[in-house]
Amino acid sequence: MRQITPQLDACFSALSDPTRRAVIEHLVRGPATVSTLAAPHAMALPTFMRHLSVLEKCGLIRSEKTGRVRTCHIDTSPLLEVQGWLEWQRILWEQQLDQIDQMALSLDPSNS
Amino acid sequence: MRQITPQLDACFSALSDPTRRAVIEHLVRGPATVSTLAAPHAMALPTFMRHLSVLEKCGLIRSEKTGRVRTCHIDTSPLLEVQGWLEWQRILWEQQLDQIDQMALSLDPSNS
DNA sequence: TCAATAGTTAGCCACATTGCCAACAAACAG
DNA sequence: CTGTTTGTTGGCAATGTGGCTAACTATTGA
Repeated sequence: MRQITPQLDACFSALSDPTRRAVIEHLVRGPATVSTLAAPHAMALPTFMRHLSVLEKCGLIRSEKTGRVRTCHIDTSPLLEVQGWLEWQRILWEQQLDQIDQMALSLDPSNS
Repeated sequence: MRQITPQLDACFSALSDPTRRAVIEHLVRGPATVSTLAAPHAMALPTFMRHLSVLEKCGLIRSEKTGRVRTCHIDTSPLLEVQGWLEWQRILWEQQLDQIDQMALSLDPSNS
């Protein structure tokens, strides 16, 4: 049940930056080139490229270069892992709430 | 539709550390004191306290001190926001897949 | 061939993060 | 009231992060 935590570490860390989340938000709508992705961000290109390499290193995006153009696309499987961790916590949390409810019920004098 | 990104930044960043995720995993099962939370982690107490304060600053946990004991409990609403962002991306991603499918269908000569 | 385009590499700087220890404060327990 | 438990504060060191510029490579269009 335990997840590969370094992967989760890297994904959460990658997603903690608004620039990188914006890249993800762009790429869920379809692939794009580096300069297209970079355009909305007021930032030098090498800086932006580093963000992309962070995303690529943790598996959230992949890219191929054809000619002088590099095209990036999303890989959703790490996102699903992150979702999985969150969902698991939510389930445990709700189980715990249920237990509290049942305990309250069993202690409630108005309960038969 | 745009979320308060600093909140998301802070939550993703907080969750990128395995110690802090372990604290969350502990607290979804119920409240706990600082020393109980710290026990499994081979780390000096001030260091561990800093992890707790990171979690508290971004709203993922809250705590009250009674006597000399501080008890922590989880607040799930920031977790739900994070889940919301991820879910939103997943939906957009699937919409895009559907569009590709439909385009493929409309171009397929075996389609009426 | 030559200039513009699209990335890439290298190196620098400022600041944040994560660990430590030492010293302190406040609340029980006896 | 004295010692132990349970945090808490402050300061230090190492490392990581995110920004920059300058200089470079490789492709493409004219």
